[in-house]
Amino acid sequence: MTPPPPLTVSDDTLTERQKDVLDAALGLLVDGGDGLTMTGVARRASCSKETLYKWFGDRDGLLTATVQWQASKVRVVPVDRDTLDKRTLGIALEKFGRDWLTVLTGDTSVALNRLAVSHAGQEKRNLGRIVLENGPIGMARRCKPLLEAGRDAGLVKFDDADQAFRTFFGLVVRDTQIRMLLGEQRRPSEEQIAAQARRAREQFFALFGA
Amino acid sequence: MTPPPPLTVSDDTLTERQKDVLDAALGLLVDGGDGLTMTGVARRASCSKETLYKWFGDRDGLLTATVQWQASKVRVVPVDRDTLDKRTLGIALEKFGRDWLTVLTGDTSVALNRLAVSHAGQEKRNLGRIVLENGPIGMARRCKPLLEAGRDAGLVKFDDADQAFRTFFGLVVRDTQIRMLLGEQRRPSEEQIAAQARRAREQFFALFGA
DNA sequence: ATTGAGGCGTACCGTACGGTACGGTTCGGC
DNA sequence: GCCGAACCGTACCGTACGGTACGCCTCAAT
Repeated sequence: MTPPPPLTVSDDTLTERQKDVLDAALGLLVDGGDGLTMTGVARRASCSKETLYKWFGDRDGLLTATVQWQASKVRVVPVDRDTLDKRTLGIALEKFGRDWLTVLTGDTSVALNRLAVSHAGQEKRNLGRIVLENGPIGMARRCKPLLEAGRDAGLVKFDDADQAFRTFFGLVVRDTQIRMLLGEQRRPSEEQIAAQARRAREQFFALFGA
Repeated sequence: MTPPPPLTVSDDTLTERQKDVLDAALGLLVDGGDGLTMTGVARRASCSKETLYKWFGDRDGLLTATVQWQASKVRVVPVDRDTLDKRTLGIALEKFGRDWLTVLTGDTSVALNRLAVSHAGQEKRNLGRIVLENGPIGMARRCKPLLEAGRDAGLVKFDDADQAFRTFFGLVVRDTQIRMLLGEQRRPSEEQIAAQARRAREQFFALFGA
């Protein structure tokens, strides 16, 4: 008798061994979207398929747990909003953009988003939902308070925080993500990412600066 | 003896029957990414699998032809650049954004991009390349001359046309496409699309207006 | 030492699907 | 009318993979 896999998976609901298994799945996912098969994961993680089914229910449960496991790795960096002036707000936004672009263009993120996108096309919408929640929506949730704090401090000016955030998103990401997802080989360098984050900050202030 | 399928597929290299078959594949693709199987296409198009293999070589050839067929449907609307003032440039850019968002959020585009994204994760990079070419890259190719004409007419000001285009892309698309790809149900209404295109135009002129 | 749970490795089953073969039908050319 | 090409429908094959069963090992608890 095995309890059904938990609905949410995070750092402390998994044993070390289970984390190893999910890391194996992630690795398998990163180098070549195919090959991510139950047998493949079992071989890579040196465990038995039966264990996989016992722990994660079925293939979909394994994939879901893998996505959640990766999502739980990305930690939120809270922003100190007490000493907020135009300079620190700009620095925070620019760092935000830099971190975001770095994650977005990483192998793991690309592979994970590819998986979620392809699964969103079938019935199983849950992977897409999870990645959505930890992607754009999560970014919005962390970014909007910062923007609103900036507005409250009279540093920037906008009516709708959501619209402002989405504009910032567009200025940062532009066509980078879709190009990566579609297989563009060229990955932006660290310098290009930094330059792009700086441009996004400047442009955001040009549009919304008070 | 059948000649290998042509490397490029367009409106005039296909018979009507073949177009019907590809449209059947498109339809199958739109309602549920799975189900797009050789048997399924044959059944939906009322043709035999043998014919599919004769015409398109293998499954990958069929998919490639399908993507190219859809791409060939999207026609370019050339812009008259003789009578270019700030108003007409703005109108052209806004229409550009509106059309682009309308296509992006359409069922067919979403399904096609999902297919291309998932295939870009495996060896077969060609689908991604085709969609890339007809997506962001194609948009850039059509948009950049317009921007440069605007610059030559002293209406807008920028150093790098590519950077300017990508900014415009970001202002128009923002997180709309990735959200659709990840399965977000809510599709923007025609009014929202129009409003967004208008905002993108205003913001672009605010950033780059001479 | 015994025992039982947890887990590894492997063999196995059923199914779905890519790809092939073949008989039957339609149709244009002679 | 006759022939061959093209094509439809279907049956078939091989393989890959999701999922299950089972034998064996390890190890902790008693």
